[in-house]
Amino acid sequence: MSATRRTIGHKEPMSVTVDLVIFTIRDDVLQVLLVERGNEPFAGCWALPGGYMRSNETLDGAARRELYEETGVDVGRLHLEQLRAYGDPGRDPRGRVVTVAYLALGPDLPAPVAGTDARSARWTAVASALDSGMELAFDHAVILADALEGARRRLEYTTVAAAFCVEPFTVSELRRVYEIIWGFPLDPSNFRRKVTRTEGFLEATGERRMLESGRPAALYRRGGAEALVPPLLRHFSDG
Amino acid sequence: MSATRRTIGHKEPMSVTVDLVIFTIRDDVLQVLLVERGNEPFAGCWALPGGYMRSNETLDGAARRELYEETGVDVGRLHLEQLRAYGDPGRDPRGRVVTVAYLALGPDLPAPVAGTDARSARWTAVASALDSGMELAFDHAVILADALEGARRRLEYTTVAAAFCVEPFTVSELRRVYEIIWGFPLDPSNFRRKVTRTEGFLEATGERRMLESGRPAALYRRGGAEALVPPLLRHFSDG
DNA sequence: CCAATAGTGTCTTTGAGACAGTATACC
DNA sequence: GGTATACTGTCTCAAAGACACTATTGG
Repeated sequence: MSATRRTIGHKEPMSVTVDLVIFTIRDDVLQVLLVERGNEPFAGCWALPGGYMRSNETLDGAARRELYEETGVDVGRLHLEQLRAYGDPGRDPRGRVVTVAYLALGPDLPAPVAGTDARSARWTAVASALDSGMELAFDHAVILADALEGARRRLEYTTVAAAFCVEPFTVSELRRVYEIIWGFPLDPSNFRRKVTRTEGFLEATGERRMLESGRPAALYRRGGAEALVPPLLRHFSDG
Repeated sequence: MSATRRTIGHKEPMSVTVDLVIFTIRDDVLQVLLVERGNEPFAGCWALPGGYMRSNETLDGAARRELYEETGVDVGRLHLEQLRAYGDPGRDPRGRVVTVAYLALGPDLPAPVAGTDARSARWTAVASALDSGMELAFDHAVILADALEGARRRLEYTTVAAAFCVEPFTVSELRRVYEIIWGFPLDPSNFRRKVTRTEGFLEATGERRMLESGRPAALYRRGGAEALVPPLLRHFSDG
């Protein structure tokens, strides 16, 4: 055997894109930002926002840029996190495209800006995007399903649910986030005990908010903690 | 504003590679497979095994192929899972290379095969690879550190620790996996209760194994469960 | 008998589920 | 007062930590 150099196959021509799954809660429903494709392939189909990576940016940077272009929201206000890469041959009919999917979470985001970009974009209920006959372009239905399960898991093991709330927020608002994303009700009392006694989840502002009716609720900001230990598990057994 | 097509930046020339973090336990130490680079850049440095993706394979397929080339072990016997993508500009001096890192876990793997490939490869204690002045090529030190933390977390929330054991195995052997990877001892009694009472973690074979001394231990195979709920948390506080 | 490893039992503490009851607002 | 929402307290149960104790091998 000859002392060849590292077996590297070949540098196949490949493109790298970044796709965003941007979740927000609007009208008490989990929504995702979708854009309508104007060109082939999948012209007229809805797709996740995304685009080709540029030569001088990081993956996170490309995701941040795309996010800003789509929502006009500075990423400082949003939670942005890499999900995973997808690269099946045939996922894009134009050729080999590997995409890195990102999960972005934000509080009640504005209607998508049509300014920088003339293609139409709109918020869509995640349930509609997945369940109904709404065919998403490429493998975006798989990515969206993975992102939904990822978000649900993150609510269990991290404090990221607070990213869906406009600060300052109440414990009830935070509980609504869990209920909407998990799809079942939580016990208000036990939920309050969990989030208020977990060090670093919430930071009391001392203020209160009065609604039309009912006792005023204490207001909180996000605390410093990222992890939620022990986790707040969904119990799959009962309801 | 003109009705331009989707803003796609440009299809920048980019390469996609797959890098493997192959963990096994040898000599009661967590070890990772490293290869010595024969060419620039980083000639002479140690690096994670990996290579360019080919045009007709999936990401998982590329990882599986690399794994087989490096260890000669069929992937059926190993746990293989995507970790995440790394794509900072400058991570590879030759140009833009996005890599998708995979985590592979296996029981006491054989010495690396030098057959298919003349470069030298060897098992290295993870602690040495990270702590000491052993400089890894590219950003592989970061990838390795992420993989180690990922493996530690997976022991908490999944049943994947059993992937490090040769079937059939004993509860003590499984406990050793946790102790080696987490780096602190576990209570044998409580550990046994946890893993034997968790549905689907272990499957009793009915056999027993006799060592030189001591009572024979019951033997188990991996059960069907993937998730470990409730998790088996490391307690960071005490020891 | 002893040494060594495997395995059981049990007391205590922590934390979650269930849910009754109290507090503070507006009408 | 009544309704609505916020919050507290408490009982119970599940599961983990600590650790004593028994079981089965070989020498």
